[in-house]
Amino acid sequence: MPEGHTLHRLAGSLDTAFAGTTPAVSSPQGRFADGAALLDGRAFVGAQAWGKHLFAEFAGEAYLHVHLGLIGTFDVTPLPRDDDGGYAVPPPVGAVRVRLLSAGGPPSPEHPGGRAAYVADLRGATLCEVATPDQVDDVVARLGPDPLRAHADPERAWARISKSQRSIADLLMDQAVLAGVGNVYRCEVLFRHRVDPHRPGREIRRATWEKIWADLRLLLPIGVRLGQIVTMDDQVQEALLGGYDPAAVPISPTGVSAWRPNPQGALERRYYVYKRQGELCRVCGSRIRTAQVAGRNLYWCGRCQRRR
DNA sequence: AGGTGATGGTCAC
DNA sequence: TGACCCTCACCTG
Repeated sequence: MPEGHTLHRLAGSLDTAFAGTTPAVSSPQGRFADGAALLDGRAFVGAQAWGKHLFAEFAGEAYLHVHLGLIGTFDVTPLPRDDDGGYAVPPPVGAVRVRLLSAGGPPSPEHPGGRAAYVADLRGATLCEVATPDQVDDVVARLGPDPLRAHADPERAWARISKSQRSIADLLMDQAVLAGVGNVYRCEVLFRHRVDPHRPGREIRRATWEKIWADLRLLLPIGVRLGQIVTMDDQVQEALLGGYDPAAVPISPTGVSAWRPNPQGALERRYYVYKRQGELCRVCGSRIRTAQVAGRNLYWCGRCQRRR
């Protein structure tokens, strides 16, 4: 389920599991054998996400650079201890491109109860490479502002949007314009502001863009916190009431989203328009429409999001 | 057993 | 704009 929230949550999970440890790095599937050998035996410094890109830093300025693409997953799992304090390492299931494995550790000031052992398995990623700091900088330089990063500048996106003849739906998915938004968030945020997805960027009012940006700064952190895309107002309220303080947006000064486990469990998967073609709009009752735009499915309500 | 789609992106034409 | 890459759950028969 990789839109930006997934990657920021993942960065936090990897930090929780591995920061300060020296995980064993391997490639059970074999396709990343060389990269794994390069990273194995190095201390894990920390992970960060920029848009949909994940960078995990290892000692010696070596970065594991991952892009999950459409179908990739990176599962981080604590390994339960048995009565003797040992643990069983599960055999890799399926095509595991990269496996990180930490041994856990005894009680320490940072981990008073002792640290768990963790395993993290990467599958299906569209990109997995070892990168230098310069290469990381190059990738980041090509990305638009990421609403999940503390110092993201929405003006950079507006400068592109306000001059473009391309549709706002197209622009919101362009990672060079705005980093981290994918098909679900784009469809949903356009509905939330009743914007016709086909409207050219240059016809979008500045105030409308400011509302969209502010909304993404609300919705994406909720997605990080819950590990789930939540866009419907009642569920947003539920997330906020569930101990989630919008004033304490989980964005650290460095931009890495703080990670805490979902305290409530998954919410019902429910959207305004995404994948609801032919069903009735929850607001006006007309049928939700869909169209292929640049190879991706777009969903919208033709009445609520009529051009004005 | 085989086919399909999926919250993504790149490259060639 | 289309071909292709990545993996796997879910569908069809």
